[in-house]
Amino acid sequence: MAAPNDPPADTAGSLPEATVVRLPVYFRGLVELAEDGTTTVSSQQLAELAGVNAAKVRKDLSYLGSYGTRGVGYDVGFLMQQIGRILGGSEPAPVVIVGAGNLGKALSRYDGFGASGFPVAAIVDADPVVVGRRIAGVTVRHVDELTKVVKESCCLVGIVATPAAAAQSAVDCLVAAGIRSILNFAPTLVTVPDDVGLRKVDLATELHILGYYEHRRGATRATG
Amino acid sequence: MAAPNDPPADTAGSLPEATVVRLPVYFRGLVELAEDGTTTVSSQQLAELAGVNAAKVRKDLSYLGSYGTRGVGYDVGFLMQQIGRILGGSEPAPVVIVGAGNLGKALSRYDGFGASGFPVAAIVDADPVVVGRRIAGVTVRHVDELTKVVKESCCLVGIVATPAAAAQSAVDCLVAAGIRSILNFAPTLVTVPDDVGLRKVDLATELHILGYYEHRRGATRATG
DNA sequence: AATACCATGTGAATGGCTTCACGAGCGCGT
DNA sequence: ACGCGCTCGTGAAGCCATTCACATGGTATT
Repeated sequence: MAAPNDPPADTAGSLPEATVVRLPVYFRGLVELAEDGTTTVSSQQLAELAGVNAAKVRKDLSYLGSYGTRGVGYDVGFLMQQIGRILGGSEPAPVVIVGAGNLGKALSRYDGFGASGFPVAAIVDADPVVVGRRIAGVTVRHVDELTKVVKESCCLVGIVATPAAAAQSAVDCLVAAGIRSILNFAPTLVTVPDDVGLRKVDLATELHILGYYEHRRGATRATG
Repeated sequence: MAAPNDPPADTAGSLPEATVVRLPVYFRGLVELAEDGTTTVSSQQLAELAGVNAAKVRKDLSYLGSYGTRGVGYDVGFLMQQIGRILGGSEPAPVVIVGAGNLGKALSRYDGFGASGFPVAAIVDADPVVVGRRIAGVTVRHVDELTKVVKESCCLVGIVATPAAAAQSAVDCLVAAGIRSILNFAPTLVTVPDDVGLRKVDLATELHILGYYEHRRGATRATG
């Protein structure tokens, strides 16, 4: 266990995965509070905003350092700043979307990425027919130019929105182009080198999981 | 612990959450195998398709019942059928999308939902300006008509694609309309009654998590 | 029929996360 | 200055999930 006041640079390297996943949620809650002009927040209040319990908030935040004040709570601005820094700083991180099919176009037009600090800076596709078309103000380039495109737009994150069959190839291209953070929307397993971050968003899986619980409720109600 | 051959109806009510999340992934792997004409699969093979290890596959499948054959493996078709049934059957489950803004339009046009057995049967929005417009062959209706729309189209799943501020209200409308499975894309916490299933897909959070690991790699490389 | 072989099914051990419960420290009122 | 009340920080306990390791039981072969 790290001492209470270890500098963040030391502790930031070893946050539990479960904590990392919650940090963005806390961050969002803190932004809300800041917009309301709130300057101090207790673990209880933040827990309610994040949908978890207060003990978990305190444990999570304790991994970052002893940033709270006993008897008072946490300073909203300071905590926001600390979490923001841990999550990669406040610099916008341009993203490149691979795949301009239905899902790729869809994601490109979604302005939530930009609002969260991840502007869509480039779109590439393998199909010559769509190359050159403009989507949400961005011209689609050919995937063969990916490395150049990434350099030009300083892309730091890649989003894979291809069909499943093309996903691994898309990931390989992104890695070759120097991208080290990839978000995969394609419904298939892809692999990356150890030094590349990979997360997946699997819409069909989410719906199937809901289907399980719905089905279970029906069965439970019927049988007992 | 349930006996090895308990009928699925009994065991299906108590699958560990972690197992439920992996079932759709196994299912997808089984579909691939079936398309290739493979009739038998070992836990090792299925593990590779799903990106987990073989012990986990066997443990997960053991919760469903003793469906494997020692010395041989699992029957692809039979296992697919069993998991399919547990995940809610093979009947398509129409979904209604609430919110026809950027994200809502984006999701409506994504054909992956339909391909997975969740056709977009209806779209509603609160803004009279977009009501009546057609998106991907579906006419946008007003959210006030949600209950009627849900009945007409036999919607079983609701997708929330509104701005954060409107998300709770959208969820409440869905619940009032009888929807018991909700997938929330809005970047905010929403609550539902106990008998309603809720999952969230939080794109900004995913990107922030990637940001953490990218930031960490940089810091780690620099300091040690 | 008997033996060798193979992959499942599953107790037991391990590890990580969550929750509990309370000591420690801070601000405030007297 | 002092005590009271509030909230953080954190060991300890409990819970869930993962992993290990092997007995079990089935197939194929001789």
